[in-house]
Formats: sequence, C-alpha cells, structure tokens
Amino acid sequence: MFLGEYDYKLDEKGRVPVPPKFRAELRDGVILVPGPEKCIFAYTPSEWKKLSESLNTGTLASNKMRKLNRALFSTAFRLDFDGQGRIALPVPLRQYAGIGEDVVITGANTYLEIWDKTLWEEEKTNSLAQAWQIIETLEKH
Amino acid sequence: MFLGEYDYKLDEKGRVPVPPKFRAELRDGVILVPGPEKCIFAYTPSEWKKLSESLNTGTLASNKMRKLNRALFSTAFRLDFDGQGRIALPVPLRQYAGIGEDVVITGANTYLEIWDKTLWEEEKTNSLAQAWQIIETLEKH
DNA sequence: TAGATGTTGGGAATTAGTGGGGAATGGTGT
DNA sequence: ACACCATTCCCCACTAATTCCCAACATCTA
Repeated sequence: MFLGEYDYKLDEKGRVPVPPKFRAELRDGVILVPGPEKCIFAYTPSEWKKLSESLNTGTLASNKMRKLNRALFSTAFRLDFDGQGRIALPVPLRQYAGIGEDVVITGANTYLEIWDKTLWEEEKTNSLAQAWQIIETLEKH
Repeated sequence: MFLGEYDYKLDEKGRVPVPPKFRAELRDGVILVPGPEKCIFAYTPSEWKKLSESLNTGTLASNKMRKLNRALFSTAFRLDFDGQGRIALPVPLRQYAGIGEDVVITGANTYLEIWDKTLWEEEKTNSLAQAWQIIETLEKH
C-alpha cells in the first residue's frame, strides 16, 4: 500500500528518487503511464498486469478497443531504479505531466502519482475539498 | 509485453532499428502485416500463430473466410533483424502505411505497431484523450 | 558522537542511433 | 551468356545519450 507525499528535485539527468518507503514494493520495477490528470501514474508490475488484463476482455476487433490498447501501452514505460534508488523519468512523460524541477510523488493506495509540484499544489487544494464530499455521496448507497 | 514509443529514422536503405527493449522477445523473428489503421502490425512468431489459428476455426468454405485468409497471409512478411538490430521494411508495407523518413515504433501489449511519425501524432492525440474515459466506462461494470 | 539512512552530484563505461562500405544475390535487358 | 542494375545482408565506425557506479554531504537516531 502506498501512502504519503514526498518532495524531490529532478537532477540534471532527469532522475528522481523513489521514496525509500516504496522501494521494497517496487523492487521488481515500476510501470509509468500518463494519468487521467496532468500527472504520471506508476504501478507495480502486478498491479499493471491486473489493470491491463481487465481491459483485454474485449477483443481487438473493435476500433475502440484498439485505440485504448494503443493509447495505454504506447505511452507506458517499464523502469527499474538504480543503485541509489532513482528512476530516470522518460522525456515524453515529463512533457505530458508538465514536470519541471520540483516533483512530488504521492501514494494512492495501489499505485503512485508523480506530479509537478506547482500543479500538485493546485490539485491538492482542489481535491481535498471534494474528497469528503465524495465519500458522503458514496455512503448514501 | 511490448510497451513504449520509440522514434527512429529510416536510413537510405529502408532500414529501421528494433527498439532494444523488444529485441529479446523478437529474437525468433517478427511477422509484419498491414494494420487495420494506416500502419504496420508486427507480431512475434508465437503471437502470429495464435492469431492465425484463431482465424482457422471457421472453415474455408465461406467466401468471406477465404478472402480474409488470402489478404492476411499474402501481405505478411517474416523478417529477422541484422547484427545491429535493424530490419528492412518491405517496400509494399512502407507504401501501405505511408511511411516516410521518420518512423515511430510503439508497443501495444502483445504486438507492435509501426507508424509514419506524422500519422502517429494525429492518431495519438486522438486515442490518448479517449483512453481514460473508456477505462472509466469499463470499470463501472 | 557514532552509525545508519537518505539525498545529491558527477565521472566512467556502456548502449543506442545513425551513417556508410562492400560482398553476395537476383532479376532485367541486350 | 553476359553485363548491368537494384536489393539484401554482413560488416565497421562515429557521436550522443543513457546507465551504472562511486563519492560527498546532509539528516536522523540511538
């Protein structure tokens, strides 16, 4: 389970540390993929497998499923971290998520999110306000 | 599993590198075939076998199946990569996919796609925008 | 304060991308 | 049959980018 929020700086080679608390769970590598918001999602290989298998129920016969397949797998990267526990963020993902020098890595239960710090601050004020509201809505059912 | 997006230039002999991360999985060669969109699909021999067997469940009695069989196998090429990890794209496939000097190779889970860079950029903006939206829809079930 | 852990920087070695040479191969036309 | 051309396949070489590894410094804990 991934919890917490960690601030880092991207070094001149585009590397960012994996928070030490997450390293054990990510020892088999990590799969990065553009998130639904302007950020990067990071999955463990097993979580990624779950996600991708849940999508492969439909065949590739349909145009829609091919597009989905294409979008998801072409934009994903599989990485391992180096001896210092860092990963090099691929350039396309950095651009997608608008990541500058300051980076925030956050736990989101079964996966991680990687944000540009400025964008994260905005998102946080935004989402925290709504979180409990959403929970209330859910609990009514 | 094939992941990621890789940019290459076709050299003057029509060759393009196989992304290093894919070489291990393609050590037994690769089967190229025109894709449903304006691009080339590339399969490992074993994935190709699966695909072609799944089509041979139906008999060849029907006109439809004969046409399919004919189209798929007559347009397919089996290739190996050279000592530098490159393959030479057959001219007919290059024409079919409208491939110019700049080429993009993408992973699509169980197979690869080979695109002209310009056409890829168009397709990408198209498919990425819809992906998470589709996933959300699927997960409701 | 000593030891362990975490963060940051940078050099060295390796890998990747691109370009090209030159020998075999196969077809074409004279 | 022969010369000619284009294509394929096997090399080698240069540059840039990436990865790996070592080192220094900061921080936290006992």
